[in-house]
Amino acid sequence: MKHDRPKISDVARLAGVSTATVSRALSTPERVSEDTRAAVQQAVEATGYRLNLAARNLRHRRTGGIVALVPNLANPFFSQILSGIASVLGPAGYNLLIADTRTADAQTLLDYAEPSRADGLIILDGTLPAAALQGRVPVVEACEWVPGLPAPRVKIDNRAAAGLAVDHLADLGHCRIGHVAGPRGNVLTEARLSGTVEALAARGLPFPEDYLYPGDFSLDSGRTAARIWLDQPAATRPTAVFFASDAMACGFIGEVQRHGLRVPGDLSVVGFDDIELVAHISPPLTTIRQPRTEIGRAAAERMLACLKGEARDADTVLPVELILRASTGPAPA
Amino acid sequence: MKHDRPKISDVARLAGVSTATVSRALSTPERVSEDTRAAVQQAVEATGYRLNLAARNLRHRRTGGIVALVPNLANPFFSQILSGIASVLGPAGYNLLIADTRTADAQTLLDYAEPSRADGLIILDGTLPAAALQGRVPVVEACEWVPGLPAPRVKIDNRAAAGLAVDHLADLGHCRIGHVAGPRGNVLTEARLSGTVEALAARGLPFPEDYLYPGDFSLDSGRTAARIWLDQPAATRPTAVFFASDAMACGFIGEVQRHGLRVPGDLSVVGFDDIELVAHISPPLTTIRQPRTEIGRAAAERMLACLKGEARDADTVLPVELILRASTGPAPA
DNA sequence: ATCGTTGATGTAACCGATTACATAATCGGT
DNA sequence: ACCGATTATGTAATCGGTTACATCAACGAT
Repeated sequence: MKHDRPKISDVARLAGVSTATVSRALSTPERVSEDTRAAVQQAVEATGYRLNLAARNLRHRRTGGIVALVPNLANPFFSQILSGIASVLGPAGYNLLIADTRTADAQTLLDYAEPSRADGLIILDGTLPAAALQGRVPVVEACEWVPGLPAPRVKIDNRAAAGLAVDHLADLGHCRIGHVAGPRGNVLTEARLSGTVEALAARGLPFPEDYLYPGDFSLDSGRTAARIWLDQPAATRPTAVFFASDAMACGFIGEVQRHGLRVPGDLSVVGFDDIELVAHISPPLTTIRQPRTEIGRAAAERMLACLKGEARDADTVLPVELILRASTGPAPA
Repeated sequence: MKHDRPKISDVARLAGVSTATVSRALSTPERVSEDTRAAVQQAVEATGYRLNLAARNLRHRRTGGIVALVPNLANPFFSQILSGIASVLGPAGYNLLIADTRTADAQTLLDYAEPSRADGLIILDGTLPAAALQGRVPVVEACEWVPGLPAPRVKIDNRAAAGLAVDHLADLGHCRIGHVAGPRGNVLTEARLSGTVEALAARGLPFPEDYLYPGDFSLDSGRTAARIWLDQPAATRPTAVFFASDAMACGFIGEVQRHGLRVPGDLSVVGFDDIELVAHISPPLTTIRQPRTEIGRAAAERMLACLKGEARDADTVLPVELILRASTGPAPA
């Protein structure tokens, strides 16, 4: 009865060579003779030997893992980015470790930036403390970013994206256009809001304070915004609203429909993200598509480049697209 | 200029003790004298020493990581379970590694079951080959399960859940009840389908072949099912449909609404999962709620128990709940 | 005074690989 | 026949901790 896993020395003994030769036969086959290679190969199969990664990693001073820090793992928006990351990291021989920045305490997060924990860090949460992440392992930021942190970023042009949405609504004849923003302090919130403000100004459209509704990207905050909108006088409230997230747009639409109003008859809606489901709700949502899988992939690729030492500092900016569906229509007369 | 990370021997030298003592001071403080402990503590701070996990793990023959194998990381259903898993594993000192079983090839997946890769495996994909996962690291199955695999399972009573849905529709007076199933061969599909069949039989209701619509849990397959349903004669087709997933229910509803039919006026719909969004679509979806976060948590806890050697073999069955919303109503006269 | 305990610490083997360096064998060139 | 270059392989140090075992001092009991 054998219980111990065979180690490299077991293979070496059986093949009649040294451990060094076995190691070479496995990792740099071109450096051993044909005969030896075959003998080692056979011994490996006979013993059922499998490399111990912990040992190799210790010697190589690497871990073979990349950590992704996400603000909320349960959010489908992030899971699709993670999917993109995983699809690149796996084939490259890296493990993807995932940590939820909201369930982990500060010390734990700091530990993730340890070189003995992971070889790199992909940050999807712009609210992390920059200082804690400095000077440890390579960092790449995706989607969101930490203002003070000098790291390659993969993102979209949020300002321009907001412009697309606003222009579309203005083209439909809407003059009173509102915006439901994301959580305060979030870098995406700021970019989308200022993009909205600029686009409206460029069109000469007004943007009074009460056309800006607070939100936090969540469904519920969209519903809350709807209640505020419903309370505003119908003659002067926005006839179209641009949302910083699809989730908020859904919450909003659900609530106004429940009050008997029609989208886009009474109100046009543009979302942000193009999460899968919004193509299937009724009405199907006009929205800004972010290439989420692509963002994840690009972030992972930049991380691999960093690890190879090919650090370019420029940001990667991926294109967005306005997806026209049925939630937007001409301004009511 | 110091670039090398301090190691335990640096701390030992500074504190004037041996490395063994430093190690003990850090991991079993009660085994060293008060003075020594203080000296070591001070040396640790002075040098900025941080433990190298790879080294410790090598010695301990563990990795500190648990792998979750998910069929599709981009699916929000799974990400919420992962969130539950992460919330337990993190505080317990384990890393969560995630692998997408669809983007990874067979060999890679097999590697994940290596003890040098991870200490345990949480499986969320019932279509994996049982043989490959045998006799390596501890395994826990969550939600889905691999039929031949003897491992603790965390799941819900899918049969009973289907019964809840069917009973609800029957109670509303529906006599022609359809079912949109999941992908063929999936254990959940089978359980929900047979639960549906049983519940209908118990009520004495018919279930002809054309009341069973194929699906694969996806939005699109729900839409496809809707097209089939729309083509059936209105006089004999189901007046209510129970779906094996919320996503399919959404796809279905979107499509029939686009054809001018009303839910629940013309058709009642019950979903499965209670993903967050379905409470906000219109009409809000009546559905079976699965405690996803709880499932993840329970799976992680069972894994921790396994690792401690407290293996109980019984399955954990978590309760489901029928959430009544507005997508179901009385059968049309 | 002697001996067995107990507690604190040091020595060195160990986890399982990789790899710098040393050594031996082979070969072509003069 | 001799020498340098090249190729294949072995020896042993190394990655950075942990821990079995040995050592030693202090102490109470006989």
